[in-house]
Amino acid sequence: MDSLRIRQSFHGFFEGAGHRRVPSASLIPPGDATLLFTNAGMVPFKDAFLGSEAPPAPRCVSVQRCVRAGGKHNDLDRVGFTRRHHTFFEMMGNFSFGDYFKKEAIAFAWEYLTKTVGLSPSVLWVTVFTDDDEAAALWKSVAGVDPSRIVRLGEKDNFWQMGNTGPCGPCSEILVDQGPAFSCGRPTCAVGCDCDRYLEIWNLVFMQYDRNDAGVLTRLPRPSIDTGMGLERLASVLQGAESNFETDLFLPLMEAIGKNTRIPYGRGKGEKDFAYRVIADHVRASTFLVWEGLVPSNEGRGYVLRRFIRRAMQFSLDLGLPTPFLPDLSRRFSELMASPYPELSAGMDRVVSVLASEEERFMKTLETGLPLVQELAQAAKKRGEAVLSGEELFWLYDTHGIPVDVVMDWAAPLGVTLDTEGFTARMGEQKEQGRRSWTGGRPTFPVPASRLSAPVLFEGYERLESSGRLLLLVSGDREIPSAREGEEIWAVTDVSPFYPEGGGQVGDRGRLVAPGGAVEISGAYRPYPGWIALRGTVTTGTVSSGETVRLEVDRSLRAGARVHHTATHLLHAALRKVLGAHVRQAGSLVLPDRLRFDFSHGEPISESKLREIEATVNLWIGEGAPVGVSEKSKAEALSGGAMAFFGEKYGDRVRVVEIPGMSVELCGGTHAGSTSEIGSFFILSESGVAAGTRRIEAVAGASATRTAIEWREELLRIREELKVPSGRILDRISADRSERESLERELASHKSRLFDLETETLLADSFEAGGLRILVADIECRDLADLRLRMDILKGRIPKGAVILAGRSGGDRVLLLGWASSDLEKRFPVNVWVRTMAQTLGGRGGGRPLWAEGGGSPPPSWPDFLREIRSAMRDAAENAQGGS
RNA sequence: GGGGGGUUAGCUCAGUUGGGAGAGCGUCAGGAUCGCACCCUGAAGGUCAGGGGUUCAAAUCCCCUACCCUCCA
Repeated sequence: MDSLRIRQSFHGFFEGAGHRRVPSASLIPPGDATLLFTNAGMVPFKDAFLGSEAPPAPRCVSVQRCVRAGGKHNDLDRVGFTRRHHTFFEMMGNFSFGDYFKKEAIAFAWEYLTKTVGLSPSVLWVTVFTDDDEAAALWKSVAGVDPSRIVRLGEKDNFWQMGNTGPCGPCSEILVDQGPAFSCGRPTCAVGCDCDRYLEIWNLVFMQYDRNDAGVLTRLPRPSIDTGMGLERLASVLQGAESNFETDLFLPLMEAIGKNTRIPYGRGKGEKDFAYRVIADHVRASTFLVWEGLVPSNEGRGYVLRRFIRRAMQFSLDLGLPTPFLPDLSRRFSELMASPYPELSAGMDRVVSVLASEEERFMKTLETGLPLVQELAQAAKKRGEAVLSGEELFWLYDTHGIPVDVVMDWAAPLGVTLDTEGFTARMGEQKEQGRRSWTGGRPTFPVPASRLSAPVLFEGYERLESSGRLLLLVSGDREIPSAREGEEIWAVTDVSPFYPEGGGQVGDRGRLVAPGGAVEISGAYRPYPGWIALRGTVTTGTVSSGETVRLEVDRSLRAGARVHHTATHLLHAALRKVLGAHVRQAGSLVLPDRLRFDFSHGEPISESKLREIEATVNLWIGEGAPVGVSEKSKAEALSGGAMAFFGEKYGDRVRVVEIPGMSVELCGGTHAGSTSEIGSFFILSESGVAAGTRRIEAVAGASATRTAIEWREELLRIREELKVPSGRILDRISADRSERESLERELASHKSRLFDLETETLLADSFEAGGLRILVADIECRDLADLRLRMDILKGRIPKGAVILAGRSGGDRVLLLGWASSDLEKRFPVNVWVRTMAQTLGGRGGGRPLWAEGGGSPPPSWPDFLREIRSAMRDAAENAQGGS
């Protein structure tokens, strides 16, 4: 049975049993900072299991794409070296939200495996949690499993929990006995063994408890079911494959890789097969992640993606794969997935370009690395060591991104070996340091989500003022009954016109007025789905929980946010129109006075394109198109061409913001009623924010007007300063500049003539001592550069001797410059004299024997000062000669 | 969030205990050539990322900020 038919049969089987089929959600979990990627089939249903959100239906079935890497369960290094580990996989699951429970779940699973896909009961085993007699009995009565094939395992294997608190329960796994050939051969090999003989294929979670802060379990009134079966594993069993990689999901990729290498894939037996597996696995993960809008970067999810790509490339070196190879493989993979994921093909141009650019970047990294390694190798051999130290290897990897395996390949021909142990030790330190500095993500809200029995009713689309009941006050890390003037608090009401920060739009500010006091609201947030928490400071009196309060949103700030949000949609549409459909939103910030929009695009945008984009938005504003908001089913919205981005959930009803003929987007934000309300729109800047992502900052509405006024004011001041009519400013500036240039040239030529003349006067002041010509003089001089010009001339006139010039700038500073001819380095080092002079002048100085500089304050009398110095230098010169 | 490295001419980069901002390529002008690439001569082009500090003197040393590369969480 091929993988496509497995997916179909799974969907079909559970649809036939009354389940709603839900499409795979995004790999990037929406609004969940604690989770790097969707790593299990139940992730999109997390809020439904927690009870903070309604499930799409009481019974659901999905085939969810998942990525597992980074975080707690980091299997990245094992992928490719085992038969079963993947970074990307598909999880098939059926779910019950307080509908059916153990009995049905067991019946469904058994029937699907034994009837639908035809596995023989004789190869199946099941495990249950130690004291779950109920499940054990059901396996016997419902499925007819022989009690000797029902194994009880402990908490580690058969108890599941989402987090430290919340829903949890025992689970039960179905295993396939693949036969002795797959066994590790140990006499103890049995169900529960790590090896491949007893392969766990399906995990049924019986969510029947709620665990509270103290760890106490209470029975849930309506227990739920969450199951998960890896598509790759089932495919491998049904196709009689030796590993997940020998299935129709992977073999075409192996073939595509093999076409360009000399070392063929040996179906798990070949010497370099692990490289094939790593590459194929990582291509699958990277393709989907990039397709979902993720871009390689040096932090968070983007970094994990980068590691997939670079790791694949590293293994490609083992196979001698010619680069670039990722684009072709990624395309091949998208063809394989075209049937289950028809939407994939539309984004593949972008995926390929992102992968190609990361591949190119890493090649560049490696190129810069080779000379570094050569240099280190040479230095090591010079020391007679012929070993690259752990510290050096760490530096190469940590600072320059050169993996040790790559260094290893280069090192052999250079005749050096590597201290890999030292490297591993140093790497361990780095990891430890990273862990220590981990602060635990963003601060969590002090009260649990279960504190609220119903979601806060958001009224902010319709009105900016309303009244509601104050349900909850929080100060510091605990809930309080009331708050006094000056206290900083969180307030939660049953109804709220305040828009909570989300979808890029900043939260509203405003006021909360209670019978005996008022709170200045500085922001509104959404700590949990369905919540609106107001952050503020009590400005007068006292407010108490339970009171009825007036809620007033700051109108002008909200108005600013509205026009900037609508302008953002127009900007997005204009970017797609001018630059192309590859433009996808990558981040957005909507503030009352400006907006910032990040999007996927490979290169800087030319000035003329920017003007075109800006003009397009302004044209649309001028058309005064109505902004329509409607609620639709998600399918309806998407088929109507709405732009959807990662970060969306299964939620059945979605809010669609449509500007006819211009833009359709799913959006929860607040918008202008008509594009004409935006007034005008100016792009302030365009810049790069990461490889493949550009950022535009812009202003609209009142902010745009204010910006235009500022520009005009500045222009007026320039006009006034230059005293020219408008339109002549540039002419004037260029005329001024060429005039300045010609004056500078003239000045330079005058100076040089002046210095020539001056030279004669100065030389007349010089004297001869001990065979040296010595000159010490003070001159009027603005800066060091002028002193140097004079010195250059004097140098040409004195074949053997020394010169010290003291430049008087007219102020309270004196500059000193000293020079000695090249044979005097030992005999008459001028830096000593400059230092002495500078010290006498209350400053300091020094330099090299033949060239020195210094500074200080003017002496009380120049003639006295110079006389003393000259006489000291004369003595020194004569003595030095006598001594030599 | 924590480390390491970086930011100097349009581009690629050098700049060694702090002491006169450079090279190659590119651009422009002139020369040479039937012509082109090459070649020869010359010129333009710099807030040494930004800010603060130390110093007589900072591209250089110290601190802060921004951005880029890279590793870890």
